Amino acid sequence: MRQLADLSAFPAESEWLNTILKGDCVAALDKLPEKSVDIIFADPPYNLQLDGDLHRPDQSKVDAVDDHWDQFESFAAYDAFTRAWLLAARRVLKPNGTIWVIGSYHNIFRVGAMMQDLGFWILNDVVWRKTNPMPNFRGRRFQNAHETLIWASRDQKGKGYTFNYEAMKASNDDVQMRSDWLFPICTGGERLKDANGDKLHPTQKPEALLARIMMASTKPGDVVLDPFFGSGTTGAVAKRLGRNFVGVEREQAYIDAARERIEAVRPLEDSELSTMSGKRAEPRVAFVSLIDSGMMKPGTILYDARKRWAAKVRADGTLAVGEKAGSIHRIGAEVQGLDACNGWTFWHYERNGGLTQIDELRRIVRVGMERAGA
Amino acid sequence: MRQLADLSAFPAESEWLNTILKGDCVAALDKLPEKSVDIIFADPPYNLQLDGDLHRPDQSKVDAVDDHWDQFESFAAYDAFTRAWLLAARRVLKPNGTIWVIGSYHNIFRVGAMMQDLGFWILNDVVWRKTNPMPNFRGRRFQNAHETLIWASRDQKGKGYTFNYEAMKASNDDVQMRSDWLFPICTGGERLKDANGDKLHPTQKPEALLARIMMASTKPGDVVLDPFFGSGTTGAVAKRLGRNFVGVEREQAYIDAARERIEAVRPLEDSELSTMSGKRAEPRVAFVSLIDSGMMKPGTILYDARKRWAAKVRADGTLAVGEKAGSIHRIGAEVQGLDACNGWTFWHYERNGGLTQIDELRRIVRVGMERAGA
DNA sequence: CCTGCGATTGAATCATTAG
DNA sequence: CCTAATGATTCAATCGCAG
Repeated sequence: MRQLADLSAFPAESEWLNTILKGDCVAALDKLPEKSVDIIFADPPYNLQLDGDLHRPDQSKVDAVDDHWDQFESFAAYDAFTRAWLLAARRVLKPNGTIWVIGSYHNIFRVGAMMQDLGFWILNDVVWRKTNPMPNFRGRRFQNAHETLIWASRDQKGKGYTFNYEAMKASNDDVQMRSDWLFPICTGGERLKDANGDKLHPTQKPEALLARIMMASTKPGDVVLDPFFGSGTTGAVAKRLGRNFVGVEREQAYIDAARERIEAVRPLEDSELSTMSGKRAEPRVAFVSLIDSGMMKPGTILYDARKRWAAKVRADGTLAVGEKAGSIHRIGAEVQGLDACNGWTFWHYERNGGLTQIDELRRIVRVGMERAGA
Repeated sequence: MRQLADLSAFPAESEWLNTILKGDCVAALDKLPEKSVDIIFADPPYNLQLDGDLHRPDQSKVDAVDDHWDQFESFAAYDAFTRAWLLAARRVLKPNGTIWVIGSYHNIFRVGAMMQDLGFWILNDVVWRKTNPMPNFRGRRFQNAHETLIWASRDQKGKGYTFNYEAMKASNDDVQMRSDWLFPICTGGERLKDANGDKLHPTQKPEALLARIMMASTKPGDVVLDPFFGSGTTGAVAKRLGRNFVGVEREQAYIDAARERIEAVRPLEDSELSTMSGKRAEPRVAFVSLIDSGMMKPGTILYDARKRWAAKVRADGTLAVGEKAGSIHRIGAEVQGLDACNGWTFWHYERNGGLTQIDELRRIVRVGMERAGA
C-alpha cells in the first residue's frame, strides 16, 4: 500500500494542470497523484491491420494509417498494452469518475472486455455515426460508417458519477439523448495541417464529439485527462467549455501543435455554456426500408403515373422489368430511356383503385426516422 | 484426425435441414457434420449474473485494482460458455462461410474479443439503431437505443464469402449500404404471445433485421444455422426468403411456438427473390474473342475517352503503342503511368464519328454466350 | 460577387481466377 | 502450392479555379 510520505513525491496540481506531459503514457500517468482527475477521454491506437495498398476507383492511393505507433505484434501484445494504460489511468481517476474510450471494430471489443476485467463498469456504449465516412472502395463490405465509444464508471458501485441528463435532453428537442450520435468527421478549417499543408495527425477527432462528451459527463472546472493527446482536441474543447485538462503525448510535433492550438482558444462565457444543439438534414430513406417495415410487400407491382410501365418489387429492394433489375431510380430511367430518374416520384402503387406515389410512403418512414434522431 | 468411418455417425442433411434440434447448443451442434452450413446467426444470452449472486469470501480486498474476483468469476464463466459455442459453431461452418452475432454492451465486447481469439476475421460491426427503444427510466445514462452485430468470416483468408453488394446498394438509393441500420423493435402482430397474452420470448428479434442480414450475406438455397433459435425468427425469415435453416433450442415451449410460426410462412416466388448481381458475376470475356468473332478487325485504332492516347489492335488480341505491346489492361495502365487499369472501360473505338467503349462489344458477346448456354 | 466544375480526401483489417 | 493476369470499385465535403 502506498504510504502517505510517498504522496509528497507527486507534483502539486498547479504544476500539471492544463499542461501536456511528454512521454510514454503509463510512465507519465504514474507521475500524477492517484484520484486526481474527474474524467478520462482516451483515443488509443486502433491496431489496424492493413494488408497492402488500397486504391480508389480512380486509381488514387488511400493515405492509410500506417504509423509506427499503431503497429502491434499480436492480439496478446495489444492486450498487454491496453491493460497497462487502463490500470495506470484507473489509478489517477477519482472513485466517482468516469472514462470514455473510442475505437473501431479492430480494437474496441478487446478494450471493452479488458475494461470489464479490470473492474470498470460500463454505463453505455455510444455510436458515433459519421455523416461523411470513407466509402468501401472495393465493394466487399458494408461502408464502415461509425466508431464506438465506451462510457464506464471506475467501479460497479460508482454511483456518484456526473451525467447532465437535463442538459442533454434540453439540447435534444426535449427527448432523452440516445446512444447513437451523428457528427461529421474532422475536415476543413478544423483539421490541423503541417508545414506542407498535409494533415498533421492521421486521426484528429472532431471537436463536436468531445464537446458532447464533456457537456454530458463533466461539470465546469472538472479535470479531463487524455492519455493519447495527439493534436489536442480534448484540451481545446476543455478550455473552451471551462474545464481543465491534462494530456500525455509522446511526439513533440503533436505537442507543439496542440499547445499553439489550445493557446488560441477563447473560453466561452458562462451564459454561452448552457445550450448547444445542431441542425439535422433530411434523412435519406432506403427503398428497402419500406419492405423491411412491411409497408410494401415483395411482388407488389409499381406503375408510372400514366400506367405506361409496370415493375415488380423484389425482396432485396430492387425493381424488375422483364429481365432487367435495379434500383427504383435506375429502372425508372431505363424504361423511359433517360440517364436519370427520381424513382420516388416516378413510381406509384395501387391504392383504393387509384395510384399513389411511393414517395408518400417515404414521408411516413421519415417521421419514424426523425423520432429516432436520424 | 477424424476417420472416414466416423462420418457415417452424422445424420444425412435431409434429417436435420429445416428442423429445430432440441438440447444444449454445443451438444446439438456436435451432432451436425462439419462444414455443413453457409452462415450462422447467433443471438446468445448475456446473463452475466453480476447482481451480487457471486461473492468472494474476503470483501476487504475487492477494491484492489485488478482483483475483482466476483466479477472475474462470472466473466470467466461467460467467456467459457462463449468459447464453447463459438468453437462448436465454427466446426459446422463452411470455410467460406460467415457468422453474425448480436449483443449489447453487456456481452458484445467479450464475444467480439473471443471471436478474434478463435480466428474469426471481423468484416464489419453493424449497429442496429432502434426507432423505438425503451427509455432510460432513471435518467442516469443515455437512452440505450442500439444493439451491435458483428459480422465475421470463418478465417482471415476467407475471401469467397457471400456479400450481395449490388443488391444492397440498389435498395439503398444507389449508395453503399452503411454499417448503421434503422429498424423498429419487434412489436405488434409480429411479436409472439403466450397463452396469457404476454410476450412469449423476452428478446424476439424483428424479421426485418434478419431479412437484411440474409439478403446481404446469403444466396437462395443457403443453409442458415441459428444456435439460439428462441422464437424462430431466423427460421421464419429463411423460409420466406427461400433459404434453409437449422435451429438449436433448449426450451420446448419456444420450439413448439417456432414450429407453428414457421409452418404458417409462405415462401416468396423466385421472381421476387432474385438478387441484383453486378459485373463481378458476369462471365469473363477474352478480348481476342472480339477479333475471333469478327467484331473487331486487327489494325483497328483504339483511343481513350479524351483521345490522348492511341493504340493498335493486333491479330493476337494484344494492343500496341509504339514499341510496347500487351493486354488492353496492361497497355492502358502503362500509357497512364498507373499500376492498373480496366482496359474494357478505358479504350474506345470510332463509330459514327464518335467514340464507343469496347465494353459495349463485350456486352454483345455476353448475350451471345448466354444464348449458347455457356 | 456568385456558380459550377474538377480535384482531392478521410482510423480500411477492401479480389478472384487462370495457369 | 505460388505467380501472374484480369478487371471491379466511391460518398460527402472542401477547396481552388475558371467563367
